[in-house]
Amino acid sequence: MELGLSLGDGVGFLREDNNTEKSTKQKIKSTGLDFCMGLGLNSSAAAGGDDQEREKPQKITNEDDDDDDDDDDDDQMSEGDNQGSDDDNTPVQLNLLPLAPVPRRALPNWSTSDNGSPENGSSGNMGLPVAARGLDVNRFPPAEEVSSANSVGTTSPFHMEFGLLRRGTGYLQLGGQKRAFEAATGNDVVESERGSDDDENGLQTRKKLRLSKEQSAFLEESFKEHSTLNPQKQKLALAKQLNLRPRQVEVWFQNRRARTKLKQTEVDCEYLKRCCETLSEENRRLHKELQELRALKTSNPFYMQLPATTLTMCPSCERVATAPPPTAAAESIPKPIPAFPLTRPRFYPFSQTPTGHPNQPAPS
DNA sequence: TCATGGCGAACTTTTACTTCA
DNA sequence: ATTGAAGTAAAAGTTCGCCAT
Repeated sequence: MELGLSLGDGVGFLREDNNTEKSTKQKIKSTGLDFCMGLGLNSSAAAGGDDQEREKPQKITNEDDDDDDDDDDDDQMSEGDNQGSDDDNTPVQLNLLPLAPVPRRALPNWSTSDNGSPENGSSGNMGLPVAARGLDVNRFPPAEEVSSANSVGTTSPFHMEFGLLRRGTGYLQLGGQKRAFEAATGNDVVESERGSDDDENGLQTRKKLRLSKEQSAFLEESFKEHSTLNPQKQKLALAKQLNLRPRQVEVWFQNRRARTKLKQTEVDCEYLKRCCETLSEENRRLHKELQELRALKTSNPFYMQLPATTLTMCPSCERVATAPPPTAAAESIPKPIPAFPLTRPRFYPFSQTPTGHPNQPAPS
């Protein structure tokens, strides 16, 4: 018996993002996965032989692309690898529906209106007081500014802790963590933008800082609204509010998306393991049932000569079979296992599932 | 005190797409 | 209408520093 298992990632559909300044369609990789599982005795029957082609991206241009992701499965089902036509080896094929789409709520403040823009003052601060702004986290401030930075933390409800970095081994983290920078060297400010890590000598330093809990929480809140940034507005606004460089915000979102995808992959793997176990068990049961029926046929050659009205359709292989009379042997066959629930668990990355528990979706 | 693995920030490369000449 | 270069954004993969154990 061979079990073929393919895990396509259903990638590459397009989304027209309302929040992008340009009306271009941004390629978004779906976190929804498309499944096709084949379980059979013959090696050629295992599904997944054409997975390479299946993984070709499909363009979806309307706004509700997440929902449309479900439609992809029909094609894959129709291409099931049921070539194993041998009666004994007809594989059990299971096509798993993709996960329920993540509701994409509109982010009220980022798109076009000025309400969410921090440039206009109050409403755009998203809870951050103006006093919390104005400190470049990666700018090495003068001594008096360092002290004032601490005072910012005392006045802000976020109590931001800003890591201050310097080139070379210099590293500064406020908020009780170690502050190890070479204050005596008098090196100037570390430049903030991408590609500026090279100092005048061409030496490349890697900036490492730990975002404060408040900064991370704020970014998480934004990520909940949109997993992608509006580069011209949201990124800059977040960077300004959190006193981070836009590049830092951008990187954070990239890494956050990667972490979400990784977690979803882990959930999918666990789910597929359970699918495999269930299908294997059913496969064993069906084989046992088949052997019993054959033994019954051998012992009673007139057994199959039944009226046509007793023909039934096998729910697994969709082939016509004759329903045996209710003999003791037939009644001893257990009833079929209910179909495996083809709803895939959804990873909730925000610990705010409808049920209040992480990774525990609300009952439908 | 040292070793180690996990985590996360930052970086580089790849890929897909759009724009424009 | 077609084509190729340039630009852009995100994914994918990697590196590396910090920190808990």
